[in-house]
Amino acid sequence: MKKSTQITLQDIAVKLNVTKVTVSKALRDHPDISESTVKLIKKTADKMGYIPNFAARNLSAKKTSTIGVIVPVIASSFFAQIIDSIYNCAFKSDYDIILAVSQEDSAKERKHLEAMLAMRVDGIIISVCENTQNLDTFSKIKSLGLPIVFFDRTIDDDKFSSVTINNVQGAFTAVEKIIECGYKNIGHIGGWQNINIGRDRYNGFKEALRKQKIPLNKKHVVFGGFGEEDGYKGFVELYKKNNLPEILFTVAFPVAIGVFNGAKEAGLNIPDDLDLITFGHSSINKYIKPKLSYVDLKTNDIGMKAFKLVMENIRVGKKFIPKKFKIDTNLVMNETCIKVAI
Amino acid sequence: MKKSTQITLQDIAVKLNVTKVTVSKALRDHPDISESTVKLIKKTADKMGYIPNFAARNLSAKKTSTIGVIVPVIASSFFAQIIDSIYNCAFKSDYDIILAVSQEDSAKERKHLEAMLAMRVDGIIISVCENTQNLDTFSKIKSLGLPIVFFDRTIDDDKFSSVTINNVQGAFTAVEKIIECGYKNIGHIGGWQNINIGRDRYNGFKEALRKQKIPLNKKHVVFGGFGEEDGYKGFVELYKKNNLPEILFTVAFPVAIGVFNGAKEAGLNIPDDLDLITFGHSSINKYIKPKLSYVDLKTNDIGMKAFKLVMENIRVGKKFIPKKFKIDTNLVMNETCIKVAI
DNA sequence: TCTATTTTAGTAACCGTTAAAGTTACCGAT
DNA sequence: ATCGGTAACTTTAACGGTTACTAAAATAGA
Repeated sequence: MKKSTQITLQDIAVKLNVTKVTVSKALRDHPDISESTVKLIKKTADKMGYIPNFAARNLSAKKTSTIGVIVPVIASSFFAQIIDSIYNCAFKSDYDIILAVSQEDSAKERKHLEAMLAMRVDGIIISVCENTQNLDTFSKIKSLGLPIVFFDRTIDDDKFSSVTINNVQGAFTAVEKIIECGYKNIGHIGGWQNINIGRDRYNGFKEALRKQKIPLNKKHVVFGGFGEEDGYKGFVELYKKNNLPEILFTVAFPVAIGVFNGAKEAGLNIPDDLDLITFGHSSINKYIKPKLSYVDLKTNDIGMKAFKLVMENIRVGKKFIPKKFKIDTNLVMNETCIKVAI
Repeated sequence: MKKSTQITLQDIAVKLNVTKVTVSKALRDHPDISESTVKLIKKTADKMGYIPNFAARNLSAKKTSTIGVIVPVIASSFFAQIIDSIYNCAFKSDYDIILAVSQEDSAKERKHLEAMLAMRVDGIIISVCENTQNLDTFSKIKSLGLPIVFFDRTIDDDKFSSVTINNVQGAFTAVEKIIECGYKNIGHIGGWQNINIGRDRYNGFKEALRKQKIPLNKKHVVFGGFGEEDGYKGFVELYKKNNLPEILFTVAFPVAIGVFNGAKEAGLNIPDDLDLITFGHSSINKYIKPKLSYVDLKTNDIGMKAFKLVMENIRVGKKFIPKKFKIDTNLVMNETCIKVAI
């Protein structure tokens, strides 16, 4: 004779001979209800196995206490760390996180964004995928007044808040270090120039060369994505055309790994035949010989800052003025790029 | 004079001088509505920037077309691949995925489960964390009749469906191979025995020894978690007590990496001073010298099967009989465990 | 003692959508 | 002319909560 549907406020109310409003208030510790009835209601709710219905709650309250988070890839220690820090912040603020992975596919990215809009999340934190070109969805979000914060990979628009690594500075210091070490012949395997991290890191690269009066040889520069395959392809392209420089600055850690593989296949020794320094890090680095020197990113700071920004935007509402934060990097020197200037 | 609230079915209805129900039906291609009005309604909905409200829809329809997925860790190629395959299946079936990461913390795991219950997901796919002991939440889910499927890391209960690797078989073949190669002195860095993968892989290990009449030396066996640190600790424990065997079979890839590190620090050479073979794989393996031999897992199959199972359970409803699937493994031999029997 | 306040609870309305059960108008068949 | 059937909508009620008001009882102030 059991009803198979779940327990509702009404069920509890009937049992205790009060109204569902009283139950609702009691469960939320609303001051309207006396301590004793609150206790009673909570106890019976628990005993009856009451589970709140978020759909109903959200519909009625017109907010969800939920933030949507979209990342392009999941098996990445960089994003994993950031997600962790966002989770932790959210937990403290009594917010839920809806996590989605776009798998570097802008169509999926858009699907996820739309789903989040339909879920009426209170805010969105996103790192866009490599090939995101169509910004309609983002404009739509903006015009809806839905708080959105970009991190790491952003789109180029002042209307949006973002938290990024200081890519220019990071690339600059790495390349300046390269030059300091005495390398003259410096190449770059860069990221797509339509996306900030690709562009900014390339800019930092160029700036360092310019400052140190080292000519930029475009033959030593190729562009692609941020994965291992991209690094591999980039290496092969340079290698086949006989355009390998003394040292390569790669746009991301996996790209360096791709180069590493390519070089190994080609029988080249790193760092002797080809040297390497990269942006970004992964735990893999511990197991690599030689251990790569790299530009280190403070992932915790990024996640925290991004979360704080959405929260602030939610609090302030429409009149919130978008902010852009840049998190500085550290250069970590290991076993590559260790030539001593003569 | 704009209303800042979002467009609803009602708004569209008013504009077109029909009822909201007509609009609702039209947008869902309900046969009640004529082709021409469907077209008109869809066009204006689009023009007005209508975004459906899932909360309202879910509440009214009493289902969410959403599956909750919980994994213990995120920066893992194993889970990433499985998540990808689940995503792909869900997409084809017009289902949404709510992804959550428990970070190997059973308290967070429970939080996520409760949130998913409150969201009224239509089903749950989960791989539990290392230290999940309290099964109350799972019993609750069971008694609610909410479809739940465990994968990889399951709890030990016939009432639940699961998709696992054939851990016993995988461990067995690996250890049998070890013995075939002529090793006699075989150790195991195992996973916690409260969790299936730890237990089953240990069982496969023991079974192979038994079958080949190799005595099990408990001094060579230690247990822990599934991370790098655990492998490191395990190694140190054996090393300090002078209990290192000829070869170690480790319960998971990261554990092997931990051993690898420990051995390196201790100045031991792998495979000469200590040999190694492991369960599971990661792309890191390409960069390790010597490349580890390992038991390979068909991640795609696991995700697909798990998704199919929830869907079936959803379709069949309460009278669904839990099923347990085991996916067989492949032994991949690389540069460890290569001794030739004398 | 009687009014003014505070406590505590109840009423009614609404959130946006869908399911189920009407309501027309028109059609062909009898 | 009557009837049943169907196409194309409309009406009415949920779904499970929350919020804004209202009302009654308890307490306090004078």
